[in-house]
Amino acid sequence: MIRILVADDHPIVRSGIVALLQTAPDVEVVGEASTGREAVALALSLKPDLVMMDLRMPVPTSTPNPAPNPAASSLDGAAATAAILAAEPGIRIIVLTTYESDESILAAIEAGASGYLLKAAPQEEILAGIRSVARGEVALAPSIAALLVRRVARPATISLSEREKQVLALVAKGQSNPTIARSLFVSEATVKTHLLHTFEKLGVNDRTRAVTLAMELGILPR
Amino acid sequence: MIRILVADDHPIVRSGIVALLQTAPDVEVVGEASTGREAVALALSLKPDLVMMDLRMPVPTSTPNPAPNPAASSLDGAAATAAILAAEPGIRIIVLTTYESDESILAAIEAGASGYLLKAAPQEEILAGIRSVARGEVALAPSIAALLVRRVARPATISLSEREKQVLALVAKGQSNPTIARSLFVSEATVKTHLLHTFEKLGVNDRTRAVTLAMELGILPR
DNA sequence: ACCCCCATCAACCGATCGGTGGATGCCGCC
DNA sequence: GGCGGCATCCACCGATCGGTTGATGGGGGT
Repeated sequence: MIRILVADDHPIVRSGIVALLQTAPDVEVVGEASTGREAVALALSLKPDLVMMDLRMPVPTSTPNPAPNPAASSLDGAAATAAILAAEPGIRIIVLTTYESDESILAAIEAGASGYLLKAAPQEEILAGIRSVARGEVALAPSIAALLVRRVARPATISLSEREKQVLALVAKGQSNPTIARSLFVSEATVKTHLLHTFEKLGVNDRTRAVTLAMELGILPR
Repeated sequence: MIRILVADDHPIVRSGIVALLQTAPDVEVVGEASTGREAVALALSLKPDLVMMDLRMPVPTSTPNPAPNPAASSLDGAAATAAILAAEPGIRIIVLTTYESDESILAAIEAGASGYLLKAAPQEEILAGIRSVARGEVALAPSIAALLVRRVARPATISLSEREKQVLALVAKGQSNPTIARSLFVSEATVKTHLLHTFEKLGVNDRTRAVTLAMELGILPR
């Protein structure tokens, strides 16, 4: 019997997952959570074999600062994954997500999740993934596998300096180099230098693509 | 007895909706569809009182050409809404969506849907919305109401032509005007004209801001 | 010492961009 | 007919951008 905790902020999705799990005779739903924090609390008290974790549970949107402290007031799926595994490394976590291009999938991988499935997957595939993970294997939806391959193929982690990010954010607002220079009390040559360094790091040749790629990579907020 | 057809491409979400509806004694689920086209076909054959319509059902992504013909091989939720209402104006359609800032919500409004609810809403609120729409009223989730207010407060609807959107999408990929011109088999002057018109419509002065604003407005995919 | 990263700055140049003035033709609507 | 929207195109011009060459100085690590 696989004992499962279901964590998803959408009541409809949560009951859809629960309904699916109740069709499997070897699966028992021991609890439901609607926030990352609740998921952590229930995982630690119920000690399920497995948690189905939605990655996109709400986090305060006021600032892009992640809360590295798991005891913070709100946790997304990846942070909840890390918190659960820190306290109970025996629990296995399956990440269930809508998108295969979400930066937070990579965060969940780094946090140690064992399964990565898409909500759009057929129900038999989800159940097969659950059994696989319960046996100690890793379950990976094909499109998520493709995402990992693409990410591994990009060898270096891209990291912009604070000044580079500042300049790029102003570019995203439509400001010209001279205007940015005036805003930051530096010369236009300095702005251009920061941008050229940014282009190198991102592997692009123009400001517009630098902005859109930085947004895709989560370097700039969307 | 309210007879309902449920249209959603995610099996989990669909069964979650069906499970919710089966808790209501005055509701009968008469069918389930997983694509826009299937939703249209079932709506026309089953003649439900109401369709729960997911807006984000897959459409082919191979070309930016929209298929204006509802009989085309694939339909998103808004197009399916229009097709159903064209043939059966008596059917009421509730749009169920994840996001409140989705451009396709506005398309569904224009297509004549009667209800707009969020998947994240509590289940009682979704049932209340269903009953309201079945009585002939309009059901509107508060955040979608806020979206409409914001959209109405911006006097002119921003609408780019297909060609303008094509050009802007290539700009977002970092392509220069000469490169875009070659890609689209037009002159550079044509590309510049499309861009200038786009800047006017969006109220911006440069390509980069045009791209980021178009993304914020849902005109370009993020 | 060296190396790397970061921030700052300059001059020069060609390419590109945005703006401004036009223009044509097609389609749909009144 | 007129009007508006759309797609296409031109020439010209100044501003901006991206690239290329440098340069300085500070801080941290080995």
